[in-house]
Formats: sequence, structure tokens, C-alpha cells
Amino acid sequence: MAINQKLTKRSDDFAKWYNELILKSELADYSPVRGCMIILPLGYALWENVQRLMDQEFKKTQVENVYFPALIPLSLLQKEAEHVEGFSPQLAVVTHGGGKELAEPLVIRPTSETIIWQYYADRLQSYRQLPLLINQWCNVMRWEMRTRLFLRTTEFLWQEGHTAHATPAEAEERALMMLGVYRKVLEEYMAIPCYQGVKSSQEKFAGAENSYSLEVMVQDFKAVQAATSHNFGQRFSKAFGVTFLNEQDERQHVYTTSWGSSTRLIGTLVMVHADDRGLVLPPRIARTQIVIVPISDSENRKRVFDAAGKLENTLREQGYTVKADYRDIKPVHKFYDWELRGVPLRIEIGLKEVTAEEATLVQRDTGKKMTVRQAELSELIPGIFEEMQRRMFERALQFRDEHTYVVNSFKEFREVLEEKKGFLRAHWCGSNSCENDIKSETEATIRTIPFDSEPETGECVYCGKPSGRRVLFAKAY
RNA sequence: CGGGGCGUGGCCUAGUCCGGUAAGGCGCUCGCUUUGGGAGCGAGAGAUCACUGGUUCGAAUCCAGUCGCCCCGACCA
Repeated sequence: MAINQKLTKRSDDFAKWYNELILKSELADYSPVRGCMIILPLGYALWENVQRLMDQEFKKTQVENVYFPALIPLSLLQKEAEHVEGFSPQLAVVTHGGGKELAEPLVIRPTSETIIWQYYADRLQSYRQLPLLINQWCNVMRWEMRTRLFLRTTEFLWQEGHTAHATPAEAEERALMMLGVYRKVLEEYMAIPCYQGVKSSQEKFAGAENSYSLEVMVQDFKAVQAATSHNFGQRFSKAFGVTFLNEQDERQHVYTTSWGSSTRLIGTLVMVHADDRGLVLPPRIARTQIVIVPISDSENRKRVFDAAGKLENTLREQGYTVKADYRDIKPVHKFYDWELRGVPLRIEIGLKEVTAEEATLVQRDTGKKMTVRQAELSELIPGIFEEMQRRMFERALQFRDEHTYVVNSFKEFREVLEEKKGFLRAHWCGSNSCENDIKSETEATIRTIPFDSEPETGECVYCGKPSGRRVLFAKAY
């Protein structure tokens, strides 16, 4: 029970605030294994909502769900050199089974490209079977040196989509299409504004030809990569021999993509919207959209509770997720409790309201309080939620834009990063060495080369060589 | 793997310097009074003081070692 607990302020200690918030709001808890977490009902409900919305969007693009095993023979992983090199430091390996040492070690999947393309190598034969569009919802493990609840855990839940195409253009189109799906879910449902763009060659996924990502600014001005989409070209199909006969009766390797998003989204949601009172959840993603708090003395309890119950049923019939809180504790405890848990709308109903057939509404994001006639609720609430959803997005967007700076020299780069933090739009010559030097000197990395970055001649902020466009730098989680 | 912090009822902490057989607050259970921004009184349950070894008549406390967790950095979604 998270009653009577005060939260560290964001401005005092952001990391502490974040951890306390996750634990106190009961999104998740620590587990016996370092880096693994227990996702509690509230956290899991948010994940289920993300899952449901995303799954619908995937299916609209003809993607079907599958399930591949969690255990992958080590040798399979080793077939794509760059891929295994990228992942080997992070692998969890099973060496024993049934009390005996295994002939071949099995890795717990860090991602499933290898086992999937190994399988389809023999199944794909004709262009008529393409495109292959599959996705799976599962857990993966990547051994992390440093973990953080939701944002980086050793085991996490995610979806990984995998597609195979007959042409490079189709693969590219699919990689971008799925990035668009992620963007829609983040912006429209989670109220999280995203920068979208392509990763620099050093930041891209192990084995990918091109990686795209959504980059989000959270309240301590750092960047979170919220979702990624990769075009692998023929790298995996060549490593695993995934070929088909095209319309000209020619044997050809397929072009593959993969795209993923994870429970990290929950951490991002928290870091973008939550405040010093607790979670702030957008109405479209909240587990409980409306909480009803009856307020009464013992004399009028039945009357008030009955009215609250009636309201609860009405609102539920209208399709909202509603919780009426009949616990025998002071109303003010319930206020703090549900604020901590981020419920978008609270309806207070006491003798006053019952008598006047009114209801008092309090909006979580602004704290705005208003008293309205109960009869008006059904037409008012959709507007309140729509406005809240829009307001939360706009607020996050404004925050992000206010902390995104255009810088033109390395001196300015360092100063702004040091003093103002946030994202930096700067020219970059495209060389790995400048990227690396900037990283080692400032901790900032190229988060993305944004799609909306207009061509613009300039000089690399580090070496002064010509550059054709600005890229986005930031310190990242 | 480096740097820092911390392990004492479910939670937060005092007690550790200076050894004497575990204390307070919160929460929990029961009863009564309360209920519009963190209520009150009464009764009660709940602890191998992270672990192992040592010193001692006696260890939460001293000594040695081990383990675990969190935070900050290097690796990564």
C-alpha cells in the first residue's frame, strides 16, 4: 500500500525520483536476480495496452504473429559475423540440461533473426510466398552491465517483427512503414513526441544495413531510443541461405527487415509525463481512466456509495475503464494514491454532489478542478480526455523543442550541453572519428539523422570539414 | 570492472564510535470515534540485526572474510 509516502522531487534527484515512482506506484519491483524485474499489475496493464494498440496496427499491414523458441543453438547465432560480434558480450548461455552438460551450448535469445531465418531458409521457395510478414511478442535477454527499471533490464518483453521481401525497395519501404506505426502509437496514444531518422553507421544495429529509430526527450533532457526498425538487405539471407525463385525463374536472396519495441516504452512514458506527485498517464493508455472517490460520513454512507456505484456503472457502460474506491480510509488518502498511480480523471462525489446531482472532476495533468452536473458527464468526458491527450502531447513537444538547440561550434556545443543540457542540432562531417571524439569528450552521441533535417551546407562542428545537414546529438539512456 | 552508498519486524530509520540481550515512526489486525487535501484513542501481531568465522562471561555493536542491492561511470534497446 503506497499510502503516506512522499516522492523525491525530480529537481532534487531525477534517478531517485524515477526509481521511487516505479516502486511506489507499483508498476514494478526488483527481483532476486540483478537486472531482472517483476512487472506488477499496473505496469503490465500499460504494457498490455501498448501491445493491443500496436498489434492492431501491425495487423492492418498484414503482419501475422508467430512464436519461435527462446533457446537458440550457439552455432546458429555465429552464422552472421557482425551480428554475433555485436551480441556476444550480452549473451546468457545455457550449458546444462537434464543434469548433463549439453553437447552444444544454447543461448537465450537476445533477438530472433538467426533462428527465424534458419527456419525460413528451407521454407521460402517462390516469389509467390513473399513478402513474408511475421511478428512475435516475447521476452529476450541481454546481459547488461548497468540496469535501470524498464529502461534497461537484463530480461525484457518486446515484440520483434521480421519480414522478407523480393526487392530492396520493398524492404526499405517496410522498415520505414513500421517506424511510422511506432510513431503513431507513441504520438497518438502515449502522447510522446518523437524525432524520427536514420542511425549513424556506428549506432546502427549489429548486422543491419540501415537502422531507423524514434528518439524521445525525457524530463532530465536525455534521449531514449523508443523503437527501432532495421533494413538488413541480404545480410541475413546470405548468412542463412534464404533464397527464392523470382518471376524470371532466377534464384535470389531475400531482403529482410526487423523492427522492435519493448517494455522500455513504459519507462519512457513515465520519464516523459510523470510529475512530483506521481505518474501522469494519457487517457488513451491508462489502465484506469476514471476513479470515483465517494466522500461521506457514516450517516450518509449508503446514499453516497449508492450514487457512486450508479455513476460507476453508467461510465463503465459508456466504455470507460472505471474504478470506484470504497476503501474505508480518508478521501485525501485516495486522492494521493490515485494521483501517484496516474489516473487521468478523478470524480469526487459527496453529499453535496449527491444532493445537487453534481460531480466534482479533477484532472490529473493540470490538477484543474470543476464541478458539473452529472447529467452532463457523458458529453463532457470525451472532450476532457481529448483535450488532456492533446495537452500532454503539446506539453512534451514544447518541452522538447525548448531544449533542442542549434549549435555551430564545438565550444558552443560543449557549453550548451553542459549548461542547458538537451538535444543539439549540429553539423557533422560523417566520419566515425569525429563521432567518437565528440562522444568521448562530451558523452553525447548522434541519436539520429532526422528525416526532417533540411539539406544545409555547413561545417562539421568538430573538424570543420563540409557537412550537408545537421544531425541530432544528445546524451542518451 | 572502477568510484560512492547501504544491508536492523512488510516499509523507513535510531542504536554501531564507547559490547550488557533490540527501539521509534509508518503500515498491518481488532474495537470505537472520524471522513471535502496525508485524523484520534485503546488493544494486538510481527526481528534467526545480510551471511560465515573469530575475539569475549556476553556481539546488531569489535576483527576478518563473503554475499547482495542501489547510485555514478565504461557496454547496450
